[in-house]
Amino acid sequence: MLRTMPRTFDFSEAEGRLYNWWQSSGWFKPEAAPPDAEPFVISMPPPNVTGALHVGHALFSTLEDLMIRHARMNGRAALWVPGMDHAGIATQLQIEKMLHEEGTSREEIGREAFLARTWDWKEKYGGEINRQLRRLGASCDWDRERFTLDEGLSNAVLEVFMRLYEQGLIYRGPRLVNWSPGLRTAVSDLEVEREEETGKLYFFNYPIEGGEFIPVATTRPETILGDTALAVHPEDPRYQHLIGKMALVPVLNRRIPVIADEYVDREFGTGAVKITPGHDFNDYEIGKRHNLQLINIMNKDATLNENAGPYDGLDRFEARQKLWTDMTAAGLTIRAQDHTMVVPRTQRGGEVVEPMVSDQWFLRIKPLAEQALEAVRDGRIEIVPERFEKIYFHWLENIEDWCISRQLWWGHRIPVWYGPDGEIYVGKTAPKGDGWTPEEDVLDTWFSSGLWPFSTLGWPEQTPDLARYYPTTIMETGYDILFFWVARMIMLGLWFTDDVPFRTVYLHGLVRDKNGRKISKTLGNVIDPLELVDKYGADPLRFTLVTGSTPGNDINLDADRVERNWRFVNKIWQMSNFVTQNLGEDAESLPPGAPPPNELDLPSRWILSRLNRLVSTVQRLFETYQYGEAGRQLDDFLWGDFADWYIEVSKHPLYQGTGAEKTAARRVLLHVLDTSLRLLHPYMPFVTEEIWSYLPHEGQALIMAAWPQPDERYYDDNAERDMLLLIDLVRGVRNVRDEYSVEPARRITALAARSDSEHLIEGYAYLFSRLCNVSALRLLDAGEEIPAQVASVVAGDITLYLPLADFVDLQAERERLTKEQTKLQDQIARSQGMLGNDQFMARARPEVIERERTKLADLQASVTQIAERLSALDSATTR
RNA sequence: GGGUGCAUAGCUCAAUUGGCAGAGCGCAGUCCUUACAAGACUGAUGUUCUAGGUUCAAGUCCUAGUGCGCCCA
Repeated sequence: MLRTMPRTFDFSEAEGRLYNWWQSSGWFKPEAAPPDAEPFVISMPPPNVTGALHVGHALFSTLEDLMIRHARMNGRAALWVPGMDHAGIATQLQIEKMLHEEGTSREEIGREAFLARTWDWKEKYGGEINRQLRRLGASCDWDRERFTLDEGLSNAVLEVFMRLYEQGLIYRGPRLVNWSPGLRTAVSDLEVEREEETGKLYFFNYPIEGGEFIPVATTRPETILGDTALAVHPEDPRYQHLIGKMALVPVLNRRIPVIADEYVDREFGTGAVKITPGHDFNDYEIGKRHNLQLINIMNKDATLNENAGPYDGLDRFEARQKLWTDMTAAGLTIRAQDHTMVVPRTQRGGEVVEPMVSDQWFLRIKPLAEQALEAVRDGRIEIVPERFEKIYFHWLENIEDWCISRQLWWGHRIPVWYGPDGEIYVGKTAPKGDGWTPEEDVLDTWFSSGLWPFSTLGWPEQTPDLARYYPTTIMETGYDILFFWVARMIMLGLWFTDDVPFRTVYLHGLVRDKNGRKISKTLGNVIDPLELVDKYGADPLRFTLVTGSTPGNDINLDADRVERNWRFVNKIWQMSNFVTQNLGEDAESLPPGAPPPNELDLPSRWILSRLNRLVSTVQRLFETYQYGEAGRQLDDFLWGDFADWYIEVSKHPLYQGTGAEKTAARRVLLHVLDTSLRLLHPYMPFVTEEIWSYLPHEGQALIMAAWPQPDERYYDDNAERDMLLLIDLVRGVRNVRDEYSVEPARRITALAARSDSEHLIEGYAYLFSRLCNVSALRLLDAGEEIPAQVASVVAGDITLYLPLADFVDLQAERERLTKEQTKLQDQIARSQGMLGNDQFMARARPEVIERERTKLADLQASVTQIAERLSALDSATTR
């Protein structure tokens, strides 16, 4: 006997239970598949160890879990490797904040104590996200979970650094870099965000030796103190006579040359620019061209230093004000006007980035970039959607060397020691002998995450996992980290493993609020995925996220959609409830699968045709990563075809059929439900698994059940067409009932005109009784008169007459039919136009022409029926 | 400045890549029909941003423009 399903799905009870069962049964591990199974591997983008789950995580984990579950059901050795990123800056900031609240600081407690504190914190509170991912159903192999600062991964990082150093690709030196004064570290170009802001453009007179002035404009007056030249355009007539003369830096009176450079834009500002090679990237380049002196006027916290003379010790913005005041007093200033400009800010702290010269480590990236470009160009790596390939190419073609050192403590320390005589030692452990000082800097967080796909599998050791599961299959992540992460994984993967790290890159978009606004705390539109999971369960959220998204496009998440999909989950539960209740005593001994088509009635042939076409469509959509569309089609089928029509219609054979008819209907119901649950499982793992446990089935669990294959024997165009005709008739009757306000409970009768399709009426009259409360439906006898007070329903070549006596208003009936007729005639005209067009006949695909012919025939049949009916009405009223 | 994406019903989004513009939500109306009121049924709502073009056929392809967004400089 089958267990009886509860009336509703208690997701809060079931989700945890099912998850633990799946995991403890070992089904999240690739070893659950046969040893010769083809691997399918995803490296999970490791969330920050400090993070809390947000909808972005919900989206990626749902998509990746969907891919993994689909692969697993297809018999692949599915491996999803989870992990965490130490997230250098983010984590360090968090711990520093804690220390600050305790009244101390990292400098005060020192490096060692700081790291100990951070590890403590990590052990206690870190990785909350990975616990939360379980609630969403993420079926990853937790035994293989990795952390970027683990011993193995750290070893991989050091190994990579050493090899790159030996290959001459890593160098150290003073360079102008983006400096974050608050964090007191360099950051890479990618970590700088440029926003348009309103600031001021300051105009002033730059004194020239001999008493002349050149008017100059700047947005950052404090940098005047670091000027080492004035530049004008070589062909600018205004300043020709001054080229080669010397100017005097205001207040400091330092002598600097007036130079000519084509870089100067004659149209902008005054056509003359001050050059500060120590604090501006463009000026840095000009400085190199003209061999200009480079002066650093700032300390690491962006206060001014001794080079700023009287401004030594002031904050950069205070210095800006004070210098301007002093210059005004000296009569040098002209005006300060509002100005829209692009201000660089750090991705993390949000403070203004200061270009500053400092000693940093760089990776010579071009040789790696070449390989990375080639791998995508020749198709060894495919990016979905394709348009991101262009963006990828453009970035790599214009790439600059990567500043990989950070002046932080939390991270992989650069494995370098400086000897007493300035020599450099690179190695995993300190060199022997005294007098060696270790490098203080750590590596950019992305340096270690760039190794993720292979470091998590054991590299540089040749582990069995590395041999079996590398290269990974697909990299699923957000397009916002295409450069930060994806490109670097490709570069480092190719360089160190001689193979691509993954074959496909699938990029998803950002999750926004329901109006398309970015989700942020300040806007107050934060959507907490766990709240939605608490309220509706994980399945509705997952389904909403997947069906609302297309590759590479942002998704607007509306909580109302989650609620709607919670109702969909309930709907699936209720239809399953119906099926299990109607399988009969011997449910377990029903033969598996559907009966052959020739033993089936029309509705069953129809639903199985629809089902198998759906399986095929879903397969096609999965192959092209269109998971959202596949989900929507499953929704349409289950609710719109199976529940609304087949289940209702099946009640006839189930309640009134012969034994054979009962069995056939039961087998079809079970087969359709079982197949649908399989297709739906990657989207809604919990409810589908739970329902499946109440169905007769082979195998232990749905998570390990086989993915359905389309069975073309069930494709049946005629059944689909005939069933659609019946459905149209039922809808027509319902419509008439509604228009004439016939109470739903009132049973009516109907007559059908004779036609080529009359067998449908004879065979399936019961449908009308069940679906639109027509108690008796029979064909007209030859020569039988049609009653006067009837409403007519036309579909294809069938006309139904509903003798509704008092309900029918003949005038209204005439209007209704005329409206219908006009609509049909428009369509006929259009169709005839096409079929009468020689060009169309000559060039359209044959099946398109055939479809058009069939359509026209149906339309003409219908319009003939209506015309007859209208003329009958006319004669009835004129008589 | 260069690149890129989006624009479809009141809202949020689809449309087998060129073949009759659909769904959910919302709205209006009817109904507690024995799986489901977390439900069923019916209905209204479209210049597919604008202007050209290609094609037998354009929401879909091309050109230009408008608006919004993102990326890079």
